[in-house]
Amino acid sequence: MTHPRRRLRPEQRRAEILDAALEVFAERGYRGASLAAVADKVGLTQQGLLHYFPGKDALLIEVLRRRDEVDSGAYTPSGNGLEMMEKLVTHNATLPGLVQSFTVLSADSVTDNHPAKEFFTERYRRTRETLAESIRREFGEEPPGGLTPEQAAALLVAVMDGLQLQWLLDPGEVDMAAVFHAFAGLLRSASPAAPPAPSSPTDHGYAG
Amino acid sequence: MTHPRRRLRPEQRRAEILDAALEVFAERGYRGASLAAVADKVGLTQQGLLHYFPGKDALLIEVLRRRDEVDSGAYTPSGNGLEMMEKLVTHNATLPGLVQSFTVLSADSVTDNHPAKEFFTERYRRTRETLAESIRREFGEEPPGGLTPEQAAALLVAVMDGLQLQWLLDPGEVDMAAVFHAFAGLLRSASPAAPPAPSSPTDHGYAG
DNA sequence: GTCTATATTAAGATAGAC
DNA sequence: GTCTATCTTAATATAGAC
Repeated sequence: MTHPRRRLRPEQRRAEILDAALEVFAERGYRGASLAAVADKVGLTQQGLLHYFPGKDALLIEVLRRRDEVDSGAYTPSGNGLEMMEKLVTHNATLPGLVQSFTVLSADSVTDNHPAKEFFTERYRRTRETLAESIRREFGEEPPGGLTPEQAAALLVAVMDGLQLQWLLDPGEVDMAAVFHAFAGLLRSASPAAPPAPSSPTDHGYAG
Repeated sequence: MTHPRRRLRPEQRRAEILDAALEVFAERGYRGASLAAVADKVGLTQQGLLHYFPGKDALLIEVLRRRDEVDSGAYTPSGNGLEMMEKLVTHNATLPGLVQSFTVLSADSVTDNHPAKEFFTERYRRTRETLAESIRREFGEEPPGGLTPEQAAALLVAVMDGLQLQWLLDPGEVDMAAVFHAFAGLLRSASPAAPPAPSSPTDHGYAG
């Protein structure tokens, strides 16, 4: 046995590492995570891992980018903006690990010199824009309750994020899907007269 | 000069340290913060600081507890639950540092073995309970939009938290006070007929 | 009450063997 | 491609001097 190690194509290895890294970052946050812990999970040493990624920062950014790509390919609910969000929240309620990673890392990212600060700023900006577009198609320039489409978008994302945090801390007390659904109902009922515009479902790629 | 150091009553010292610690925790998260950095801010060494607190965990918990006490004494907006929340959000929009500390640390607290996990779980539970009580007084058993009082409470807290995150990342793009105000308007407009019950303002002590 | 000194542990990163 | 070995830095914590 000249080559006792596990035979893996480089791309498989990288994917493995990225999955393991997401777990560790979710469990301990960016600063609390160690490369050695990630390496352990895939049966490598820290130095073996560093063959695939130049450093911790780059690993984090790649984890986040890849996750968005994969998720938006694997799960894109159909319907208008509000319906999509509702389905997404219900979907996320079955994936506490994934929810935790984005909840932890997005808040982490507001700290000083955090490597994912730009990533999350841009991601939220894009999400709001796409969602506002969708709201415009659905409700026109005046969505329910005197909100602008941009405000409604920020609000929807805020509700989703805020509920995730409470749900992670206390899953028995907070039913995030139920509350989000009720909130969606509130939005609809406040709507003057929603003209179901011909919608082309947009992938906003929002999974966290 | 037999005693060259700064003369401070122990309670002042402790207060100083707690303030400095909150800053450092907000800037770097719990795991990224170092006792030495906190000590530096008040002109002590790490070991000098440890004379006042047994360790990092205890320091964090004390920081959070004290902050809630001080804030609820210093700022308690009047009015019903919804009005109080609106005023609180407007108030918080002038205190990015404080908002950052609670945003960062609350999300941090969902990670494995985090010393503040219980603190935040209990804090959110209390906040929801108090807020639900206030909503009951204001709207009776059926608040706007088919929500239960408990759901409405979770929703309000979620909106506040979620907007804080987006605002911290992108203060130029997200006007959290404006969006929260619009959201409050949405809730009110969805209300069947809000009977202004005789309210005794309740301090829910929610500052983050 | 605060310091110096130090023990211990662990992190990220680099160099080079195989 | 992955390892061993090592450098460097930094963390919490303890012991004990002043």
